[in-house]
Amino acid sequence: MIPNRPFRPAPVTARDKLLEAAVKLVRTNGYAATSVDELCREAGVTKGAFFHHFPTKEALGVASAEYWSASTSGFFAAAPYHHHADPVDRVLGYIDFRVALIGGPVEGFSCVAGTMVQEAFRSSAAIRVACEASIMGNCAALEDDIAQAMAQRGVTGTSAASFARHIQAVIQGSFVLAKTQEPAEAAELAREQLGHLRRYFAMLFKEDTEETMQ
Amino acid sequence: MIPNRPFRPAPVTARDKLLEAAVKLVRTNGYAATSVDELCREAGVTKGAFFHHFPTKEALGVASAEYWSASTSGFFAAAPYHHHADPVDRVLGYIDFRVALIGGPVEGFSCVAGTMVQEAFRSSAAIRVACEASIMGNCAALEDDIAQAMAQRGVTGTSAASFARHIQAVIQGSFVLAKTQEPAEAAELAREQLGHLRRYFAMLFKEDTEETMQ
DNA sequence: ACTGACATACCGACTGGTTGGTATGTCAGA
DNA sequence: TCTGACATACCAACCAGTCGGTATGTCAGT
Repeated sequence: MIPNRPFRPAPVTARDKLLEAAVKLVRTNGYAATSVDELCREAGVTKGAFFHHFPTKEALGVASAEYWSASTSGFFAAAPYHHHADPVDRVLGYIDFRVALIGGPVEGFSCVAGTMVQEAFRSSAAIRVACEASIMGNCAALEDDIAQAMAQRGVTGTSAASFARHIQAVIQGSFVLAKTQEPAEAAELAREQLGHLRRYFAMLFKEDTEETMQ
Repeated sequence: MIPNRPFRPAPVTARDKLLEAAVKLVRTNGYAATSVDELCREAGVTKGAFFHHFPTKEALGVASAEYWSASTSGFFAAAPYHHHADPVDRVLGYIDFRVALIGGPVEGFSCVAGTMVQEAFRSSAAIRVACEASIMGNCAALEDDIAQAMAQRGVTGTSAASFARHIQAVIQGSFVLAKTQEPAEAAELAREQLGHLRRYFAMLFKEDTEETMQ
């Protein structure tokens, strides 16, 4: 499961409690179906606190995408797959790390930005842009390793950025498919899909070296 | 663009008009953000007509997933890629056909079932199941061709069903990523992602034959 | 041919609850 | 005394869903 706030103390201010609540409720019920009252109840704060910190519900949506970005980017930056010497191992290590995070009900491993942008891409430009920044920011963190892997194995025909986006696309798609399943089977389906992603990259980067992995 | 009702006359009954409206509005604004009044306005029918044909809004959601399934499955069944002799060409032809359908704003090529299940997977079991049937039904239509392609090229290690699900996962994921973009760039991003999917299958099925495609 | 019972397909005013948002008040700490 | 961080009460708009009514058949019985 991807934690909401992996490297910070428990939320104390009303603002942080509301962001925590937003992540949980948006993942579970979506953005539109989550009311401000529900958010306040979940966070244990009053409506006055809500509108003290956020001018509108939309602003909370934007802030929660940014909050999600900050949480996850910190979490992935500290993950162990970065220590591999071979850039190919770092890329495959990222995928393996993502697979390891998948388990339990979908709302425990799905993506806030992906969920929110599906609903709000047309009705709120601010939320759309915040979700774009979150998802594409995640891509950017992979680009260097992919570029190095491509250079080392002589992979051409597309860009590192495009490959990075593909990783995100498969992850997001696996969440959508997982949501069609009953809770008990959701995680397995999502993991299966990342397996295909891994195979794609393994095939691309296995050219002139056989079992270089350490 | 994937048409809503490709092989049928223009809707005449209030029920069909409401299903048309549901497909359009759910694709654009999502399920929860689409009100019954809005649906009626878009369809040009009254609230009485709505609740005459559907007991609840949820029932319209379920019916629109089924309606979407019926429309798209008929549309794909009639597509020309089925005529290829080589099963590999049929699988790649399906992907190429999907790429050709992508263009214009996201709500013109995105998937109703994928959008709806993201929002309603936890709050409505009936909608979740209807969306599962729609998406997995699309997978089932591909399974035979994939199984034949696997047998012919000696691909092992996973099942035809799993490959079929991967096609759907990448398609759904490409829609999520496309929704993060401005309207002008959305289609290009989605096509790019299906390009990776095509490359994955081309690599898998290119083993012991070089340029068998006709 | 005509009737009356019944069915289908709608119409639109209405309701009770919920929505996002506001106005005003409180109160600890600087 | 003044500010930032809340709390409480409230509001108009909107929500899904209801209900009594109408228009238009259909069809068995006479």
